[in-house]
Order: sequence, then C-alpha cells, then structure tokens
Amino acid sequence: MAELDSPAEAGLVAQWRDLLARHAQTACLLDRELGEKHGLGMSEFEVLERLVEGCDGTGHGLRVQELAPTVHLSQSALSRLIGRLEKAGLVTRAMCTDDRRGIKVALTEDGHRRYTEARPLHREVLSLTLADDPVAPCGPITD
Amino acid sequence: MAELDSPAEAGLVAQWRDLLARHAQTACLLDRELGEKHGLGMSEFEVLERLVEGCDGTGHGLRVQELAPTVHLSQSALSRLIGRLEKAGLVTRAMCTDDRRGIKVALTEDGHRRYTEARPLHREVLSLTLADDPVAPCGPITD
DNA sequence: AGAGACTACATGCACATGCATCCAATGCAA
DNA sequence: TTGCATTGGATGCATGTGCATGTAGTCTCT
Repeated sequence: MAELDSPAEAGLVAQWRDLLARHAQTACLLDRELGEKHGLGMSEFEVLERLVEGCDGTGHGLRVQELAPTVHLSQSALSRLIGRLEKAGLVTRAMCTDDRRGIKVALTEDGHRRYTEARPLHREVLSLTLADDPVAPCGPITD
Repeated sequence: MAELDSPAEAGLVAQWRDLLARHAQTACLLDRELGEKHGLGMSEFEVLERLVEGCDGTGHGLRVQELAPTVHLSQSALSRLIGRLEKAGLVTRAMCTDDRRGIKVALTEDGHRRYTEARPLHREVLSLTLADDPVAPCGPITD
C-alpha cells in the first residue's frame, strides 16, 4: 500500500513542516518590518550585513561571488539585488583591478548607516519568532 | 556603539542562518526534483498531501480556507495554485452547498495517483537534506 | 600570438508571489 | 425586507526569482 509513512519518515515530515512554518513566519515578518521601516528586503539586509562583516572599516568591498553563499539566491537574483542596492545608494559597484571580470561591491556611508539602523529591528524579529517553540501566528497570509 | 551583538543575539542570528540554509537547500532540491520528475512544485505537493490527509477515501474535498494553513502562501497565491492544479486535472473546484461563497477543492483520481507517485521522492529528499547536520551543497545557485 | 574553453557577471523572458481591489454571498441590525 | 459591514475567493498589477543566454575578461595549449 505504502499509504502510510514509516515512523522515520513521519518524523522527517514533521521536522520539515516545522522548519517551513518557522521560516515562513520569520521571513514574512522580517520582510514586512524591514521593508516598511527601513526600505530593505530580508536578503538586502543579509547582503548589507555580509558587507559590514566582510570589510568593516576598510572600503575594500567584496566580490559578488563572496556574497553569493550568504544569500540563498541564484546568481542572477543576486546580481539584480545588488543593482537595487546600488540604485538606492547603499553600495557601489566597481571593477575588480586584479580580475576585470569581477565586481567589487562596497558599502557606502548611507549603506552602513541604513544597516545600523535596521539591525535592532532585525534582531528583535528574530527573538520574537525564533525564541519560543510554538509556531503560531503571522503567515505571509492575511492575519 | 552597538556595533556588536550580544551573545544571545549572536545565537539567534546563527540559528536563523542555519534555518535559512536548511530551508533553501531542501526547498530548492524538492522543487527541482518534484518539478522535473512529477511536474509538481513544492507547495503543489503540500496541497495534494493535505487533500489526501483531509479527505482520504471520501470525495468531500476541503475548503480553500482549510488548505491555507498548510502552505505558507498568501490567499491569492493559493487561489492561483489551486487553479494550476485544476488545470492540470489533479483537483476539482466545486461550489460549497452550505456557503455558496466557499469553494470545495477535491482530489481527482489523477491527483491522488500523482501524489502517490511523488511521495517517495519527497521523503527521499527530506531524508537527504534534513537528516544530517551539515548544511553543505546545493544552493538554488549554480553549484 | 591566436584559438578555444572557461569564468564572472548582466540581461531577456516566463512565471510565481504579494498587495490592493473586486465581486458575490452571508450575517446582522433596524 | 432593506441596508451595511464582513467574509470567501478571484484578479490586475508590480515585483522578485530562476533559467537560459549574452558579453567581456582570463586561462591554456600550441
């Protein structure tokens, strides 16, 4: 019949559903809050954060490839995301001197400031949605 | 300065990044595999599964609202998802007799078969990506 | 040096999603 | 019953995403 899952499979499915629920809840709230109050999407924030971590102080910037592992997006989506950040004046794109195919992405002052302003809210959302076990409200849905 | 996270915050961030990575990995592989081999997206599969669970045997069907909590999608996205499933002949949409605003969504035989065919692959992907702690390859990216 | 394979990033296109809105049906109040 | 707010679901629209492809720069081999 195979109409039913083995206990092991049932466990996996439960684990997956919990993961999905947590992810949806957190990502949705994060996107909404960061978007409304700071004009940033979730992934935009992650990229800014990576840039702050990767080249704090120095203005070196990171290659697009170095940003890729941070956000779980396709290469094309990342390219456009950086385009959006650039258009918003939060990062600059510059040609790599050592490999002229590559692009160095660097935070601007505005970018750094925007990140700093947004971070507390980001942390707050995480503490709200991840800390407690229950996975209750706030689908990306109506609510 | 607030340039650094408190230990508690750092823990949350780490937890969130791990969640993001697992989600991206699993969702990506699930979408790719189910899509290629069964013509189903991840959420399509979840809806079929909910329908199987919710009205196995009986042909009653579930209201759209009852499906909503299953997939973490907006109401409009769910409506279109059901539209796709209907167009594919996997479900039927029928007016609710007791509340004529509502729509009863019911599995067709094809839908039930398609789900049954896809389920082993679904479980296999979960066991591949969720079982082990490391979160290694397969971004939605190049790889 | 020159040809071809490969890499880094950008872009055209199709499509799924969310938001706002719309329409029909229901519930409630007067 | 009529009028109005509310609910269930569908749809127009703008946007973000992935895939396939394009373009420019680099590497390798001869």
